[in-house]
This record gives sequence, C-alpha cells and structure tokens, in this order.
Amino acid sequence: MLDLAILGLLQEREFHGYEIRKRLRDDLGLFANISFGSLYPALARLEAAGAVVSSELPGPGRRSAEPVPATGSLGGELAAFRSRRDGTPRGTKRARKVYRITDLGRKQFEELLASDEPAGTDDARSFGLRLAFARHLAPPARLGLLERRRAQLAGRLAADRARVEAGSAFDSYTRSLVEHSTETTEHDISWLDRLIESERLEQQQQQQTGPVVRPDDTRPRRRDGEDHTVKGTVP
Amino acid sequence: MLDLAILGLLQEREFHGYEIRKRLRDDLGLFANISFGSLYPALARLEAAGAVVSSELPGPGRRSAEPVPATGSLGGELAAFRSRRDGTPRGTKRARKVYRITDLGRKQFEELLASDEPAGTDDARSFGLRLAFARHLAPPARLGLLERRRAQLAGRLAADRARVEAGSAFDSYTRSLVEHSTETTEHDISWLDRLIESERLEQQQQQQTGPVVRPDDTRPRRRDGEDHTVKGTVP
DNA sequence: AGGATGATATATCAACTCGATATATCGACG
DNA sequence: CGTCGATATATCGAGTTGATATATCATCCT
Repeated sequence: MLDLAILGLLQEREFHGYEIRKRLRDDLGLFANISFGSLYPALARLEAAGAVVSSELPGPGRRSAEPVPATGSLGGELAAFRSRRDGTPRGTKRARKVYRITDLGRKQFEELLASDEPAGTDDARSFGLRLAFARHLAPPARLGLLERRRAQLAGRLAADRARVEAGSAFDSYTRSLVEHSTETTEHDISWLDRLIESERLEQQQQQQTGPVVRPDDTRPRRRDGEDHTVKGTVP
Repeated sequence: MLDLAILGLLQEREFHGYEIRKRLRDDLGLFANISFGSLYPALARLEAAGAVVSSELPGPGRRSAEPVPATGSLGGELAAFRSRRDGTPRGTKRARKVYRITDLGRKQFEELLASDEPAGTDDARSFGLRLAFARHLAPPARLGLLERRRAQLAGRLAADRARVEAGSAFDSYTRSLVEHSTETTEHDISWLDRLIESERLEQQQQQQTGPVVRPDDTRPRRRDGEDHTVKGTVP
C-alpha cells in the first residue's frame, strides 16, 4: 500500500523521505500521519527490489554563500570530521537521501495501480490513493476502478441498511452511529455515480473527436490543458 | 483497540472467539473484517492479564434439548457434558472456548473507554467504538468524548479546506477527492453537533427531574424505556 | 451414496504499520 | 545562550492483517 503511494509520488520528481511524508500528509490527506517506521523500511524495500535508487545529497541549501561557520567544536566529533572532509559548503540541514524511480519501478507502479492490491478490502484509503493517481491509468481501467469501488460501497450500504432494520437491539448511541454510517455511504455512492458519469461522458467524446485509444495502452497520458470537471456540489 | 471492543462485548454476556468476530462485523460494522490473527492473540493477551477467563465447551449446539441456558455460569458446561453422555448425537460443531469478563476486566474496560487510547489519532474507528459503548460512560465523560471528536474533526476540516484552496496543482481526480473529503467531514461535524446538543439537553433534564448523579459514577445505567433520540435526518 | 462447498471454530505465520524513541542539524524566539 | 520547533534519518516493540492449516458438521449437487 505504501509502495504505491511512494512510487506514485516519485513519478512526479525526486523526493527524500521526509518530503514524501509531508506530501502524503499535507496534499492528499490520506495517510493522515505516515510513520517513519513504515516509510523508511518501505524505501529500503523498494530500493532492494530495484524500483528506486537513492543518492546522498550532503546539503545543498538555498543559501549558496558559505559563511564558514567555525566548526562548532562541542558538537559530535564524527559529524564535524565528516563535514570537514567532504568540503561541501554545509549550508543547510542534515544530509538527505533523495530517491528516484527506475524503469522497473514505473512498471511495478502500473501493476500496483491496476490491481486491487489489498484485495477485496473495503479500504477507503487504497481507493483514494488510486484515484489520486488515476491520471496514470488507461481510461477503461479508470472506469473499472470506479465501478469496483461502487460495487464495494453498494455492498456496504446493504449491510448498513440491514443493521438499521434489525437495530432495535441497539441503544440510541449505537443506532445513531449506524444511521450516520448509512448516510455517509449513500453520500459516497452518489459522489461515485457523478464521477462515473462524467468519466463515461469524457471517454465517449474522446472516442468521437480524438484518435482511437488502444484498449491495452496503460502508459500515462498528459492532457494538461483539459479539464473533465466533476465539481458541482449537490443542490 | 481490539481489547476495548472485546471487553465491551463481553460486558453483555459470554462469547467465544468466532462469535466476537461476527458481532463486531455484523452488528457494528466497525472493524469490517477483524482477522483471527488479531482476535485470538488479543484474547490470549486479555486472559494473561486476568481481564477475562476462558472455559472449554465441548460443543452444545442449538439443536440440543436445552437451548443453551444463558446462565453464563458453570451451568452451561455441565449441561453440555450431560447431553453428550446420554446418547445425544453429539450434534455440534467443534469444541469452543467461551470467554467471560472478570472484575479486573471490567475495571480495565472503564479505563480504556475513558482515555483516548490511540492518542491524538484521528481514528474514526476508535471513536465509533467508544460511542457504541457510550452508555457505560458517565454523562460528563460522554460529553467529553463527543467534544474531543468534534475538535479533531474541526482540525481536519481546516486541513481539508486548506487543501481545497491550494488545490490548483491537483488534477481533476485529486481535486474531486479532496472536495468530497471536505463534504464528508462537514457532514460528520453536523452529526456530532446534533449528538452534542441532544446530550446536553438530556443531561440538563436529568439534573432537574432525576436524582443527583454522582460525578464519579461510571457504572452502566440501564434506562431502557427512555429514548434520548438523535434521529431526524438533515432537512 | 458420495463429493464438493461452505459455515463453524481455533490457531499460527510472515509481512506490514504504527507510535515512540534516539540521533543530529539548524533557525528563531525570548 | 539555552530551549523550542522544524528538518532529516533510523530503529524497536507491539499490534494488525491476510493467508494458511486443521478440524467438524450441514447442505447442496450429481
């Protein structure tokens, strides 16, 4: 799961670990707080598998000028020694390891994105993650993703409603919880329906006006000018 | 987290492992699918800690003469043994281990329920679980639970909105995802507000009409006839 | 009758995630 | 001038997950 997120981010450009965490937390909101205890092992994993390569950056700060801060003698002897050795203008922070995706990594990303990895699981995060990277999917696979999720939610809604029906055994708190869950699922489904509809529309137009898209073409396509909008809050 | 769920269920009556899983999956819907790899270790943990005790039942199914005397005590065991002796066709399943909560377990349950265990985490499940057991909380603690959750969600909403604002860098899929997340958070907050309001109202009435409730009284109270309703969908 | 499937029931394992903690550097604030 | 908070990497224990193994019984299919 994390692998997919990391590879997806690295698709865009190079990142170092701390940055990846920030992006996942601040931009997407999924993975509210990824722990470093997951992130760094995941990066090591991916590097061992040849999906990414890392390179050490000693510390290229924004401040290009080097005021040569006289070696803070009290600090760690080892660190002082190392920084003196490599002669870099240690202007900034600590040394970072930046990770870059490889061709193999790109291939693995496509596979992860297409399959429903945490199989069968009704996991909102795994869907959200895939949707955030949906631009890297071929249009048919995109529709498939949306429809699989819709089916999942439909199943959940059925279960929710069954609970509401048989809910006479619940106290008012539990009842309210179950009812709220039902409403949320309904809201999710109507959102998905809008997504699916606009996706269908766009794909039809694409077929009529644009060139024919090979059904097995999974390479990312950049159509930056366009905007197959989905917005529009429910009235 | 699981410990709380298990102890809460066992509050009601005895259960065996498989049954606990079913209840958590079917009734509440939280913990969509608890794995046995979590459940059985958790039960072993709780038993080692003295929070529960287990007893082996060779296998009294529903098809036995006496439909499981819900005495919750040794009576069930004995009856099962007798029914096997007197030629009943051993009608039942595999031997089960039923778990019963102890006084110590009840104490641990109160503590777990009151504290916000997975501390600081914006975890919907841990809140849902506590709400499902809210009847075991003293009224002030109940309000505290709701208000802590409200504060969490308010923070989340702020983050969501910040993402929507700065969202020009997103493609339409990600944008739609973030917008939907915002709407969901808003919905959650308005639900919580209704819960809080009705809880406040009820507690005021309780103070005026009913007997004085000792603030440290955390024992479960059963007021089965009443209904401090929260229902009422948003117009 | 027999055979496959699926529900009931307990248990274990590798892989993964999380929260806490340790280490180190740097800017800012009082 | 020391402490706080942000940047940055790394590791550890504990807990969760999904898969798998074992076993018994019921039910459906042939």
